[in-house]
Amino acid sequence: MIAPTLKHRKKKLLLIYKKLYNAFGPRNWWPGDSPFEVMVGAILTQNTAWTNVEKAIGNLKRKKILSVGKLSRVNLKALKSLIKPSGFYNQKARRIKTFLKFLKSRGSKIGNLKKIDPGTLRQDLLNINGIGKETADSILLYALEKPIFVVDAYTKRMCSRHKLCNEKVEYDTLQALFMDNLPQKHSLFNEYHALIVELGKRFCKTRKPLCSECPLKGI
DNA sequence: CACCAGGCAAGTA
DNA sequence: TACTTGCATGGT
Repeated sequence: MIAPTLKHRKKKLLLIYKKLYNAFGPRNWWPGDSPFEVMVGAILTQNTAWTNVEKAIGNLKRKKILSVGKLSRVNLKALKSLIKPSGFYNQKARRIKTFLKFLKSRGSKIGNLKKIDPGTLRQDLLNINGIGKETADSILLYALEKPIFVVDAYTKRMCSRHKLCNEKVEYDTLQALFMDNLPQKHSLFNEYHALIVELGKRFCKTRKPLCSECPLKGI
């Protein structure tokens, strides 16, 4: 049975947040020295563990080319080689190049993106080949600080295990569950998603389910 | 060795 | 709409 009433859903979502925050504390996610670094990281982390993304970002930083202008001038082959540790490097290198063209078409300034209505910008991002819903929303929330909730595999797993949705729930449906039942604050959405990731890494893996140490045990 | 990891797009029916 | 497949390295 899915959490039945509106009141029940709101309470449960807040309770989960409090439990996770008490267990893990503030996450300070997303790590990165600039919004642009966050955007690149959002593409690199597609279907990939963060530890592998860190190596790829580290390569770009070491070469001092983590900027729109510098990355645009790196040829595709060199870019592939630098981001290799993050996996899927052929398609990710192309996706980064495509994304760079989009940024340049908007003046290459993060401030320009912040001025666009979030709904319009989300659609613009989704129209870019290689940017899907999770990546678009990660950019909106973590790079541009828009109050958009990011859904990922861990979010689905946690919500279906705690009967907030079924296991085959669609992205938009699960996103609406959070956005319709929580205060519209980017800082809250940021912290909540980051806490879910922490929960997922520790307790929500497919191989190590339902650990007795899980802070959500029994709710 | 087998399987999993914070997706996405293109193709099929 | 609902499902399948390719993409690729690194960790357990």
